[in-house]
Amino acid sequence: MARRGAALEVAVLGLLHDAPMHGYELRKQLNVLLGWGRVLSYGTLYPCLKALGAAGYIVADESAAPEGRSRRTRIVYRLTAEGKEHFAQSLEESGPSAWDDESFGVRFAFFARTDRASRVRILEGRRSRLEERLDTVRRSAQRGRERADAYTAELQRHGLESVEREISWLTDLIDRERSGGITNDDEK
Amino acid sequence: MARRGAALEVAVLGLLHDAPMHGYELRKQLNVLLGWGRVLSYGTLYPCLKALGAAGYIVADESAAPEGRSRRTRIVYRLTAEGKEHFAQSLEESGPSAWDDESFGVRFAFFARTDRASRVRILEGRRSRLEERLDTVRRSAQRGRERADAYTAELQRHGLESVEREISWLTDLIDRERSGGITNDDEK
DNA sequence: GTTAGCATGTAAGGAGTTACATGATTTT
DNA sequence: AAAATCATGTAACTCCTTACATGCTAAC
Repeated sequence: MARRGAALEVAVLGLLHDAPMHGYELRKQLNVLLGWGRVLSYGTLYPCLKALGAAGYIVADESAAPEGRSRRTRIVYRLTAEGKEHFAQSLEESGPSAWDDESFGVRFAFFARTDRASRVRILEGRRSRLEERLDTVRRSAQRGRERADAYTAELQRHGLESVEREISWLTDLIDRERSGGITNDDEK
Repeated sequence: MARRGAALEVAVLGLLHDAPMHGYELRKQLNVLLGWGRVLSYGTLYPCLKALGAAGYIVADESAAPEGRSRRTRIVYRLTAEGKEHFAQSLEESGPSAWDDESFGVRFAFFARTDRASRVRILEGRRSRLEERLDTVRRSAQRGRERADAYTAELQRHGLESVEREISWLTDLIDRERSGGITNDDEK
C-alpha cells in the first residue's frame, strides 16, 4: 500500500472532500491543483473514479440536477465514510513517498487538513531530498570534465539555482511552521 | 516521426556524438543531462540502445578492452553515419515538440551544435508556452473562489513565481542570442 | 445554424519504473 | 572477507496519453 502513483487518487479524494463534484469539473480543478504543464486526460480521470468507486471510497450520484433548469446527465461523485478515513490516513503518511516531485505538491495542497507535526516532517523530508539532489549534481559537475560548452554550463547553473531557491522556500516555510504556522488554525 | 517521447533517444545520440561510450557510463551522463530528480533505469536505457541499434543509428562494439588490464565485458556504442545525420536533423526540428518540459532541457543541452536561428525559435517557443501556462493559471485563480486556504494560496504564488522566473531567464537568453550568442562560435 | 464549451466514456499504446537475475572488479 | 561499485540485461507492471466515439447546451 501507499503506491507510488497514488498522487492523483489523493488529489481526487481531497477535492471531493471539499465538495461533491462531477468528472468534468473535477478535471478542471485537478489541472490547477496538480500544476502539471499539461492537462489531465479523461482517459486517466474516469478509470480512476471507477477504481475509487470499486474501492468504496466514493459513490456516484447519477440523477443530480444542478440548481436551475435540468442540464444534461451529470454524475456527481461524493466521498463515503471510508473515503474520508482513507484520505485522512493518506495525509498522515509523511514518509518518503510524500517527498516526490509528483506527490509533494498534492500533499502541500491539503496542508490545511494536515497536522503540524506531519507538515514539518514532509517539508523537511522534501528539503533533504532536494539537498541530496543538489550535491549529486554538484559533485558530478566537478569530477566530470566532459561537455563543458557555454550552454551546458548555463543549463547546469540555472538548474542548481532553481533547486537552491526551492530549498530556501522550504526553509522559510519550516521556520514559519515552527513559530506558529502560516495561518492555519485547525488544531485546538 | 518526431515522436513525443524521443527526448531520451536524442540525448543518447548526442552523448554518443561527443564520444563512444558503454551503457553504464551513458546512464550516469544521462542522469545529469536529463536532470530528472530520479535516475534513469536500465530497464529503459538498454531497450532504447537496442532500438537505436535496430534503426541503424548506433553500433555496438563488443570487444572493447579499455586502457590497461582487461576489465570485464563492456559494450561500447558509437554513432553511425546515419545516426549523425539523424541527430543533426533532430536538432533542426524547432517546432512545438521541442518546447515540452521534457524535451526542452535536452535540446538546450545540445545548443552548441544547433544553429542560431533554431536556438532562437526554440527559446521563443518555450517562452510562449510558459506564458500560456501562466495566464491559464492566473485566470483560473481569479474566477475560482474555491480552495482559498493559506497553503493553497502559497503554493499557487510560489508556482507562478517560478514560472515567471523561468520566463525572464529565457528572455535574457533570447536577448543574448540576438546580440551575438552566448559564447558559441560554430557558425562561420 | 454553427461554433464553442459541457459532459462521459473506451481501446490501444507509449514511456518509464520496479523487481529480478547474474556476475566481475575494486575498495575497505 | 565483505561491501561497494561496475556492468548487462529481462519481464511484469503502472501511470498516463492519444485517438476515438457520443451527444447535450449555450452563445454568437
